[in-house]
Amino acid sequence: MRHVMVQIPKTPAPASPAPRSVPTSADVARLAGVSRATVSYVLNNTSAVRISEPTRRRVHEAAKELGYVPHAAARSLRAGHSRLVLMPAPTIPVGRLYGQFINELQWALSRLDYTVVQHGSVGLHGDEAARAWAELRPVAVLVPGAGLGPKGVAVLKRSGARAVVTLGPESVEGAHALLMDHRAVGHSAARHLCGSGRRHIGVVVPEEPGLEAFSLPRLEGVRRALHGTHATMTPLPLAHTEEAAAQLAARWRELGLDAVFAYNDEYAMLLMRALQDQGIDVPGETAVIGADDLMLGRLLRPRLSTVHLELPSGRDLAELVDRAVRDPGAVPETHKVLGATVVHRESS
Amino acid sequence: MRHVMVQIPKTPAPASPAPRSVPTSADVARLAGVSRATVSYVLNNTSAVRISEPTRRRVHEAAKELGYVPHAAARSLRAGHSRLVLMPAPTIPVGRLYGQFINELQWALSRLDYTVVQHGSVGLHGDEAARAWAELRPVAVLVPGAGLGPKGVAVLKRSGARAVVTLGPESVEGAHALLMDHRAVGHSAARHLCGSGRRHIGVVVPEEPGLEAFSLPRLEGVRRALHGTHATMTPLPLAHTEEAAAQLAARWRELGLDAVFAYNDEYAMLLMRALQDQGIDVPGETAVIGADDLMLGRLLRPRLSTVHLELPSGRDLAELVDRAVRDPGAVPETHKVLGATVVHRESS
DNA sequence: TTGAAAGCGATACCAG
DNA sequence: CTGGTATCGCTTTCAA
Repeated sequence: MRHVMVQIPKTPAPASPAPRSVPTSADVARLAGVSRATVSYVLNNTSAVRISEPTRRRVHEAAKELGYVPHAAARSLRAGHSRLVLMPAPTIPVGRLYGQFINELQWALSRLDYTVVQHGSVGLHGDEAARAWAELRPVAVLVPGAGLGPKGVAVLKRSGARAVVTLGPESVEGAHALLMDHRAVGHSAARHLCGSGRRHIGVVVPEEPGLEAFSLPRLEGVRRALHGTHATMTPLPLAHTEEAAAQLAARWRELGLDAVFAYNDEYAMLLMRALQDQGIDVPGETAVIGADDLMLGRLLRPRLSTVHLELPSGRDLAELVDRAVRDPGAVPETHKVLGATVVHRESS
Repeated sequence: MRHVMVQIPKTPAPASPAPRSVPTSADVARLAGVSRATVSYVLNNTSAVRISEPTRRRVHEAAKELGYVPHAAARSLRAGHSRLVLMPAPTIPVGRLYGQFINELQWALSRLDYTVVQHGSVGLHGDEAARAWAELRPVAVLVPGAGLGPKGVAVLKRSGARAVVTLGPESVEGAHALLMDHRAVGHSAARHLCGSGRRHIGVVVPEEPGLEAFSLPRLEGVRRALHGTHATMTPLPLAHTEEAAAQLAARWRELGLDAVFAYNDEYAMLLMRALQDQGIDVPGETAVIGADDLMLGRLLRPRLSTVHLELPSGRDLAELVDRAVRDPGAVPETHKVLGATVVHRESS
């Protein structure tokens, strides 16, 4: 359904004031009756030079009067570096957990005097995106997920990035890595299900694109947990719609499964609902476990078992970035950062 | 991140692998045996000048060999303007709907050759943030929510922003406005409840900070819808926890309500669950309606009635931005963009 | 204590 | 067709 933007008629506005050109430090200097150098000294509190108090005041007043705002591009062009930390903007709907992590990270980095921007790289893939990021000459780049190759890392470093950090399934040559091994999620879930006697485990794999980076490793984790046991694993592709869930539930009994690990709590809820509507008892006939430990899981009946994830603290990551920026020559660090803990409730 | 980290001792001055300096267009010119001007012409496909094919090839090869990436800051410093569209990064967990909107917007803007960045402005309030944004000299700024005053708009415009667009409850002097009047949400919900004979309506107001910008207008919308009727309205502060919901449900009958509008579907679910656990029949004894039309509402029993919101299309907004950038002198446009439609299911 | 001037990287004008 | 060169806004020596 298309939505029309309704324009509201406005009373004729006062003729906008002549678009004065943007004030520069030279304008400030002129107004204050000093040189541009002095302006720079004053506004940056340069400690190497001492400026008389009256002069400082005049400069500050002139700056305020003109509404002067320094030009970041000119500044970093001159300085030869920026304090810009860049990360790609998430392209998939981002959960509460990850959103909170990003926020914490931004806060911690700004405490360290970095400017954080999320670059809207849509349609740009991998190393192609790296070029776009490199144009901004960020001092550090943080890349969640896979998609950035060694080549992309090289582009970024060659263009002056002093730290490249990946948050993903595996480490990339030349970059620091925060390993988030989602196999651990599937592994925990499968061990839990096995441990409570389940032998035929379905694994919901979302059909929505963009989620493979998480869903496939989670699936692989189940496979590994089951390796060497007599339990079986059945991948279950599922779109995030009621219809798809109903269809899957309709043929549930032919599948011969006694448990299902559902990628995350949302898919788990979708499927559990469909199963219940089919008259399939949860957890009696089929156990269900999700992941991400959303609030909603606690509200379902039966309460949904889940795998609780633990991300690194934004503060720690900020410190890693800062350390890497200060010592770009150091050997890239690699940390395992994804905690996965089963929260056993009623559905399994 | 309390895992063991591998790090080299930092005492020796980082005789790091010769940190070659970042290649510039001059390096490309040198390698290709041409002037910097020619490099610029070739790499930007300048149509005003015609460069011989062999020269073009040599330049491209040199650029590729050096891994040359143009310096955005230098470019826009010289050009006097950028193609940067800036928006603050959301500080509250952002819903699917809004996330999708942002994505669409970024895509549409990049089709129009803009670079979109979300600026991590944490702790910066209002006009203070505007200064930080202005340092990047964006060609356009998009600000969701309230918080940007006329003063902030002025700072941005004075620093060269050719378009400032707010998405919020009311328009701001000097800026284009996409009015999202959340009162319409509460209004629709209340009219629906009234229309089906309910007379004592509770309104859930989240206690979580940062949501007032939405929750208060929604509440106000209910008040207005009820004005002149004999129905009553009772605000119900509620934290997003099971305990809080249980406590509210425990004293439900003293409240004497026969309906509740729950800010959004998540709070609605939380409360509905608690009501049901108290043995209160929904919708028999109390009708429940949420907002945002989340998938989860369809999975509840009874299915949750909701207010479906419709945001403007990202494409439309992108076009508004582009129009405003091309004609900065134009009178700021004001559009009403929030569609609110009741989706009547089983809980009301 | 302040000012003059050299550049950072890229572009566009104007000669050659 | 191609090459010098001035310029964008700012910082930072070096002189005065």
